[in-house]
Amino acid sequence: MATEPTWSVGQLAQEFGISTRSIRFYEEKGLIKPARSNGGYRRYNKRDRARLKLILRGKRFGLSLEQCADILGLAAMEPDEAQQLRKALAYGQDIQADLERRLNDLKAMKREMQAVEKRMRERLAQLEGREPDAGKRAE
Amino acid sequence: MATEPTWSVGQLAQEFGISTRSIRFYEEKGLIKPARSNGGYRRYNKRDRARLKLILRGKRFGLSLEQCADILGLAAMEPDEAQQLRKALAYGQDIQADLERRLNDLKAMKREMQAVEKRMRERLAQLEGREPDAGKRAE
DNA sequence: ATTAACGTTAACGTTAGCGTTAAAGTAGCA
DNA sequence: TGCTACTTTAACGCTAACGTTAACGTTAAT
Repeated sequence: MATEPTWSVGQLAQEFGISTRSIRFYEEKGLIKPARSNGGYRRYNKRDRARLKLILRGKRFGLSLEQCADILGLAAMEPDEAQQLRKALAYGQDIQADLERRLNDLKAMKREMQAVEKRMRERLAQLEGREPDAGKRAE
Repeated sequence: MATEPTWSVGQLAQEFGISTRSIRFYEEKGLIKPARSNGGYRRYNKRDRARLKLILRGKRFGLSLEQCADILGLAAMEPDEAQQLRKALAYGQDIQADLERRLNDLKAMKREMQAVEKRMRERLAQLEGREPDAGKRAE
């Protein structure tokens, strides 16, 4: 007879390392809608928890809450019509294309950082290997 | 005798699809410092242009301007001391670790989106393949 | 020399994403 | 039953990253 497990704001906040204010803010913006206890306390179930997780992951790589909301909308949708489904699919592909672009940016960024690192390492080796007044190259 | 090519704010703004206000804002925050014409107009050279590019790429995947500034600082630094170099290296590695985390988040996100897409496609196939009153599953 | 297109600074306005505080109610344990 | 920790709504505050407007100077082409 085990009832579904639920959590309070505070518990989720602690678990995910964010403030209760943030979680309530996501609700203000329509991203989560937890049930309420008799006294009016928010009670989050597994699905609510999963949504929160998705939001946080989205935010971690720069999605706005609005974009997160869109994705949540897709994930939660109860499709009654093929039309709607097709629209959602198209939108989902836009998002995936965006993800692809971001992934490429990320990779480019990594390459640049590695190049910078290499230059720094070389220069450091020079300094430590003693080349007192050596390198004064114009770039 | 070809002088270095330079650009105006407007030209760069158009090229990169952003507002001139944004570019000037980056300057306010110390991210770029273009030369000036006699009349006081900003003239951007190749290096300025490259910096702007890096900023935009950084922003595209969620870096703050401050973080972009840090990276630009690393890239542009003229290291006089091994100490400084080592600090910069350590910082650069922090950034790379962060990039790594973001990359993983991104991949997870892609997987989820693909799962959503798959579910939608299946449902769509059902609808189009005619199963009039078939599926009414509680989740 | 005029003029349209572009640029300048300065200042205020706006949106997202929370932080913070206040004033009050609730949960649950001794 | 009382205590303490947690929760509620409401409202104000704050920073980043620009948008917008005003009032005015510069360029470049005709």
